[in-house]
Amino acid sequence: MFPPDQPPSSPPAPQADYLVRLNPEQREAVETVDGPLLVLAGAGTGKTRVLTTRFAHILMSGRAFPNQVLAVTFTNKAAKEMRERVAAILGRPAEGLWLGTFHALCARMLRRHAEYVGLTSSFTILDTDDQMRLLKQVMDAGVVDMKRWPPQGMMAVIQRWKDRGLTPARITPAEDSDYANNRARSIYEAYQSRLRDLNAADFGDLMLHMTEVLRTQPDVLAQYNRMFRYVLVDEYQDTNTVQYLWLRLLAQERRNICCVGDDDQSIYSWRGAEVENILRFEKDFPGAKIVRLEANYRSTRPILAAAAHLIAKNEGRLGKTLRAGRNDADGEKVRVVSLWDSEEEARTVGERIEGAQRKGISLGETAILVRAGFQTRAFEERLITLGIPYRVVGGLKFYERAEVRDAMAYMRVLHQPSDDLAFERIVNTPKRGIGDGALSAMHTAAREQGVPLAVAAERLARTEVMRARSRAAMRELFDGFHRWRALLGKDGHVVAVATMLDESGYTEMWKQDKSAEAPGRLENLKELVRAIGEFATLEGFLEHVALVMENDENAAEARVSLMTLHAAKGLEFDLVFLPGWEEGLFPHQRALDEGGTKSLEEERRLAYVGITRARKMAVISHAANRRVYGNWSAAIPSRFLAELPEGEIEREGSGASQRAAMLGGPSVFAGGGISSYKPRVIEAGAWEVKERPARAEAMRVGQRVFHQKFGYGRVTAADDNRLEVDFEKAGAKRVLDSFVEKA
DNA sequence: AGGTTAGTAATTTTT
DNA sequence: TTACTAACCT
Repeated sequence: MFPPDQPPSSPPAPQADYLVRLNPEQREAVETVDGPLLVLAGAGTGKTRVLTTRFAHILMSGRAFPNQVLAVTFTNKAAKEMRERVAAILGRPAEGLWLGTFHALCARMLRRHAEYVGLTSSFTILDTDDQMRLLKQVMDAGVVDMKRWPPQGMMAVIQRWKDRGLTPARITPAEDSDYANNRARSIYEAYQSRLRDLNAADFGDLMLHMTEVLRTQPDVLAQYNRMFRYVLVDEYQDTNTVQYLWLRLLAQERRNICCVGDDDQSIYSWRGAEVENILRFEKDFPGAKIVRLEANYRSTRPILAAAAHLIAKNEGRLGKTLRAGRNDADGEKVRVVSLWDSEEEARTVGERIEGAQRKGISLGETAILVRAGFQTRAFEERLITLGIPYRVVGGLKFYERAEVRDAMAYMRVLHQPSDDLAFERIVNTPKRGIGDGALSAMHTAAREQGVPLAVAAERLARTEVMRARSRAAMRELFDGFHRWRALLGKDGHVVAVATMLDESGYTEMWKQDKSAEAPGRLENLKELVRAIGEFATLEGFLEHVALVMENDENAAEARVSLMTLHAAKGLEFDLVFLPGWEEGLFPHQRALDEGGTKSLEEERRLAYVGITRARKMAVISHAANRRVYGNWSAAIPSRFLAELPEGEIEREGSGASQRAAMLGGPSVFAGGGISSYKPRVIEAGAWEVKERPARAEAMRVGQRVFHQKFGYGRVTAADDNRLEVDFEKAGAKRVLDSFVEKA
């Protein structure tokens, strides 16, 4: 289970040509191998290069075997990239590495020590849907008024506790929450005990349980301490308390821990991340060395200057100054564009994208980064109208789609019949006539007999208790599962799953569905079955999906990327649009209301992250009027606009709003934030008032039409005012005739 | 059991 | 405005 203590004794003398390509500070970060090291890596300073080179260097200098290095990232993407780049330096596939996300590594460890926390090694990892359903069950059983105390709130409390490494037993009265009349802790306790009954762990548990094992089992800890000679950590500023504890335990003996991060890019405090972890590093690891990477190889000088000037307004930074590392760093000033309303903003962005495209900037190197998800819609509509291809990053991911989750639940039941939550999900999908009544009967039986839900259900289905119709359907389902399980051994997991999805009636359900999304869903199911084939076993596939909720997009066509600022961290583009810089939206009202200065500073870091995504050009904009939930509101320019260095930016746009942008911030207005605004007052002359499409004549089949969101299409069916339209870009949709006009 | 309708709430989301 | 949920009807 554990590798030998001794590292390879006489390694071949490495030709360290990989070191030559580093600048002095990077090289120092790579070559300071022993003892604690903090690498403060500003945006675009070659952080990943340092991390991967350091990893390779440790191996090539013979300091450790591949399996004696622990390398931790936050995202699967980062882990994958590191693995590939280490392999590239080594010149061979990097195998047997402890390289992965916090959660994947914890899952791997926890499977070996699950018994210490009351699980078996085959525990299932729950997705967010499962978690919520389980918590609701627990709260329901505890007679909590879920109207007054929404389960989401309770879930947030539980997750924060888990982020802090607090098992129910470790919560002191002082740390208890007053949620649901001081019952938070007991609900948490009940939830954890239900998870244990189900032999399941949620995401937070992977970290929490493994840390608990290390805390309470000295022999296990000693094994890992002996094994891991070096520890590498990416994005250290985003670690939460339990991750910090886990790292400290694993690195405590040899103290060869290298954390790479950037306090200026800490934007996940609301998810439990503690910037303090990085700010405190020297205290935690006395004698730690700190290396700063400040040479930026990504952006032009004005972009860097704007970002640096902005972030300098934050207090309590470790302090870093980005300097342009490129020889060709001169570039255009950062644009700050003032606009009348959000529609003009979308139009302007669209036009500028087209203009830039003509100048040779690829759509694939263009991004629109927004503060909140709903903002993407206005841009989507505009891009559709202009026929510019785009992709929304971070929307519903492949594995989060309902049909994929359903299919996954079928597979989970197939693999492990005791997976109650998965069974509950599919027992009546497609409809088998199982309602609340039948379901609660199953639950009661399962509890009384002490067997999994599926077993109890099958017993019920074979007796007379259940209604005849549902009984027949249930029996068919269980006969199916027996058949498919036999198939699993005989024809392999791909055939078994494909057969299961067909014979259970699941694919048929979507074939019968007449909605516009149904064909896409069937496509997704096909894609899912194809993906299973890439794994040797069904089990392996399930583990992968539980931990890797990512979709490998076929990025063949160059598309404009639309995403939130959070989703953009770690990415870079030639041309970046940063719209919606308005008080209340960015910085967001919620951050202003709830977290005071700390939150405001995090918003500022978000702005910093946004600007530093740009290689050649950044266009920041704000609108004077914005539609919020259907009605228009007046908006004040973001205070961040006033924090940009005048010399490095160029202001454009209409007079009044521009002046306001220069003053910046809410200080000149009483109250601040988005105030109420009368929707119909539109300044004469400036903007043509759009006419409502006349409802005069009915649309006929075959009519070519235009839709604000979906663009151009042709009517394929018409039923009074309901139309079915086959859109050129967006596919078949059902729309009301009042939303389209004749083209 | 299942579909319909009224009411309500609405950042950010690496795993 | 939309999307989701919880009562409500058939």
